[in-house]
Amino acid sequence: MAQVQWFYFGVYRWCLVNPGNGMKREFSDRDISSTFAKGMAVLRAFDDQHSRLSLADIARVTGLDRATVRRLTLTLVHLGYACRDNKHYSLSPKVLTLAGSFLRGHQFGTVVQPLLNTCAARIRTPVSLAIVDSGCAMYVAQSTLQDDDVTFGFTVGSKLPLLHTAIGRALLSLGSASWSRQTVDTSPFDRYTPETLMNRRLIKKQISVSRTQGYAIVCDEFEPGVTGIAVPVNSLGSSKVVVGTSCRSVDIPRAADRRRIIEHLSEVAQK
Amino acid sequence: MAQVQWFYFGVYRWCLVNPGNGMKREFSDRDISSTFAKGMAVLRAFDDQHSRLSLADIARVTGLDRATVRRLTLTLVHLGYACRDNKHYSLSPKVLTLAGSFLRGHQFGTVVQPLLNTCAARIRTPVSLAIVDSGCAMYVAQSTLQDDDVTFGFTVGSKLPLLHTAIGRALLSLGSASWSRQTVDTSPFDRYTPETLMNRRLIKKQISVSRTQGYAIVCDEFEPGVTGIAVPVNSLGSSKVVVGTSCRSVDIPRAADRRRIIEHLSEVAQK
DNA sequence: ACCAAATGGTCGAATAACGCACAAAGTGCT
DNA sequence: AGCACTTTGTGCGTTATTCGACCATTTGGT
Repeated sequence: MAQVQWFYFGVYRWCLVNPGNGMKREFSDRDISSTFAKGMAVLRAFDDQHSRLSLADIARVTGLDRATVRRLTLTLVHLGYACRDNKHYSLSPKVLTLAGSFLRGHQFGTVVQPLLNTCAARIRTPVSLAIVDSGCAMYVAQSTLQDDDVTFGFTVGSKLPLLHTAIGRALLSLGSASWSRQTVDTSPFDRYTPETLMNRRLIKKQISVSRTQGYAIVCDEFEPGVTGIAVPVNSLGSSKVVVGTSCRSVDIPRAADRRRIIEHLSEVAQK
Repeated sequence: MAQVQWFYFGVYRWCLVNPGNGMKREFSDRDISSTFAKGMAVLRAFDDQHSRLSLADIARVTGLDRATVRRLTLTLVHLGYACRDNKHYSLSPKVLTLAGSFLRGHQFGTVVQPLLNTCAARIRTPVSLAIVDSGCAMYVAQSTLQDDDVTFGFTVGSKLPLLHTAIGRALLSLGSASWSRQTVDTSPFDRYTPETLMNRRLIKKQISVSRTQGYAIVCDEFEPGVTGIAVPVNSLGSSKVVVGTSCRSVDIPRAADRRRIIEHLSEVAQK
């Protein structure tokens, strides 16, 4: 009777219900504007590697019809979120306004940033604040060390794997045990370095260790020669938040060095 | 279409571009998707002051139909860009991914940020990189001074007026003379401080001075006791870009101090 | 130069979304 | 409680968008 049609769109699963008799499903098609969802998919088609795309590229990445992609992309240009040069399109700086609204609305600029800055000055390494976003750890705020020549190239909005970074494991240790277990079991990952833990059971073990000791530390598993340390922030409402840092493993050979960093991070985490 | 609106936030004055109600007949073009444009208007309804909005709030701000706002907002929640608690909606951190794509795609994290950082360390004040976006100067990247207790509360995506800040006047001096003139003549502004230049002719004069001398300096016109200095970046493609800093006026009493800052900023501006 | 494949743009029929009107459920005031 | 008012949610006719098909043009390979 009621025709139910499942299809995939992006990472989400959608359910279309042909209204036989007002069968209101949880994913009711009347409450969702697929046009807008497609438009957002076009926006997300631009990522780090693909900052200049043609219409055909966007259509291929998003899996949408080419004519639709054309309309949506031209709309983005019209609104100023994208710019066009001949056949290629790229994001315009206007997209930053969206992020800026979020950051200032949650008072990251006035409250969080100074905390990160002072902490970074004390421990002499960059400090970042991250949350979970769709299976990855995402940087929300970051304090860079000024006189450091090297930058890791991460900015606000950057994503890291959950399983093999200190920030990621600290986030996993914050969540419920079932979510943590399921994430570890289902997330795909690569061998980033020779040290990368490839055994999911061992990863879960490490996470539970992090949970009890109150911090996570990961050496060389994601980038060779780099050690990450992260501490959960408990006071920030419902969402899982951690602060973390990363530095050259050779710079913190002794346990005392690591302990000092952990203490400073914990201080920030108390807010 | 895009009307500019000014409001207070703390002691600072901010400019926000109202997403606008004027998108009724302007977007009847067959190459523009008004649904998507409305969805983006909903996204922009969330700003610094209004980070938690009800459906009726969004409808009022955007000027869209309530039923439409409801569908679009639920779509945003579904896609993960917004979260809902009972009757209120707010942006979720996922919006940062959009900005992150832009920043990393243009290599701000790896190239620009370190330059700003080293420069900020030398002149001991925060350095920012800004562009023009819809009648305002917008911060694109920023280096904060770590051991400084005070933060001005500006983040990436923050906006400043063009007419009465050093960054803004440097941007105006970069553009064509006709655009600059027109912007000065049509932009609304307030008397921010007793020193604020209220005469548009004098502002144009100041801009032309900046154009010839290669930098802009504005004392106390936007915030009392604060002096801003900005230098154009000429090498960055088509868009107008400047780097600038601001500090307490009493900290740089002598011309030699200002000259030193200008020299360091110019060094960064050369890339 | 040629052809094959891919791309940008256009048009009409099918269909999804909008805006209006209205119902239901709060919310505040006397 | 009663009333006025605001806000959220729903159905339906009208409007606007999508999808697929079709050209014109460009791109790439031999």
